[in-house]
Amino acid sequence: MSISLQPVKGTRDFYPDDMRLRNWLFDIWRNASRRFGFEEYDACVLESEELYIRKAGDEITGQLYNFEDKGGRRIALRPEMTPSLARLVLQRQSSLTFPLKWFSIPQCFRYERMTRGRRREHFQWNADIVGQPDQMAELEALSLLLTAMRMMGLGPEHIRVHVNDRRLLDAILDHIQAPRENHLAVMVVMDKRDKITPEELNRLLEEQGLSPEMTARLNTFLAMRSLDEVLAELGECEAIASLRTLLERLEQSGLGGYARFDITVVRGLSYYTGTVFEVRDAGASLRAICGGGRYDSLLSTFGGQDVPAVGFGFGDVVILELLSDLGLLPQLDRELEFAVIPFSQNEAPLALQIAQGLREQGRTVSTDFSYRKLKKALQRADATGALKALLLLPDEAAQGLAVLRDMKTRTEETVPLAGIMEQKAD
RNA sequence: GCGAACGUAGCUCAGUUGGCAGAGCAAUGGAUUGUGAUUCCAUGGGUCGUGGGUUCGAGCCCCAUCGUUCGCCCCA
Repeated sequence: MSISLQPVKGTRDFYPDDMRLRNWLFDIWRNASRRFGFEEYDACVLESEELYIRKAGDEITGQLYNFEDKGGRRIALRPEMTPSLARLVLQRQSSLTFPLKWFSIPQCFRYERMTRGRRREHFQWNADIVGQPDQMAELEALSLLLTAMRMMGLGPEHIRVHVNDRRLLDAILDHIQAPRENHLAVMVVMDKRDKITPEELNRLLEEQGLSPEMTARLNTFLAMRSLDEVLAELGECEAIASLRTLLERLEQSGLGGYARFDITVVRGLSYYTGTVFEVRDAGASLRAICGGGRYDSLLSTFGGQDVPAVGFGFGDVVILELLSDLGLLPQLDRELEFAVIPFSQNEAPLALQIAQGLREQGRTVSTDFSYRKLKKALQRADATGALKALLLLPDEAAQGLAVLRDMKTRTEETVPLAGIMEQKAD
């Protein structure tokens, strides 16, 4: 009888080598977040199923990892973090001091078919500013994620932030006199623009009550590449002014090179109410790396009062694929200060004692009690990334001495055991 | 859900028309009995994803199933 050793379909194992890379990414996310004054929070990966069903209707149930627990409760593994954030905020809405600047790195699950850059499980950096109606919230969110991008070595030549505004799309749809109650459905169709044929697109738009003339005018708008073009056709409006100042202020922050207006950015989620953005690789070979925007009415859908909010989600899968494609993954070696190597069992108690002493000094120390030939022991020590090897050899030990070998320079010195605790690795 | 390709040692992969299960790297031991980059030798390691079928004989052909990858579809 044998069991499958493979991870559950769509999930990953993280061996130590993989874990170093994951921690490198998480460290960047955490450090960038802290630099911007964001506080970390978390919640359990298990949530009530209703949290997601209430949000988007029953349709999403098919993509939930869900089950009934022994108490008959409907439970789901969280597919995204925002509903949990909303729950946490609503729970203490009256005692929290707004605006909140919170971040988290949750593992999220979706039961769905896998494609490049999408698995059934991933980690997704979430950063949200809750309770800040001013556009400065958007600017902080964008600056935060671009700072993280920079920390990964990604410049404007690698990635772009495509910025749009739901209010602009509404204004355009009003302008062409599309039925107001169909705006959301039309936006969903527009989101598919690149994936279907023009004929198909026109047919879907017609289903949403757009005449051929209206569709033609919409397509004219969607082909526009600059705000000025839109302004000339649509006239001044709140969304254009907002986008203009957003781009100007990014420019002033030195981040303008990353950002551009992109009228085709819609985002699938229905709760966005203003600015929307996506980060894509410059070669456009991968799916969106990161996406977000303003969602001022989400909390009210959970039964609270409206609270202005801006946030983004940034998954670990696509970004690591991009960094790999660009050759920007860091070389991460194991790190260890001392490898303590007793020659035989006779020196083992001494090794244990010395290792413990060094560890109490805060040093990282690995012991090798395999008593292999020194050749093998040193090879092993090198593989662990040890900076120094402390060889406990019979003759020296008898005189209260040990051999301290520098693994980089391959030089060694004989040191008294009594002074070992003062040794530094570098 | 649809289509295609793939699944053989820890890893990367060969395996001819159906005829003894292979290589490189890694591991372990030795050459070198107390010192890591080179070299040489040896050793261990396989349900050939799984289950059926055809056949004297299947890693190879057929069916099913699971998994992986890619492209659609769908969706963040």
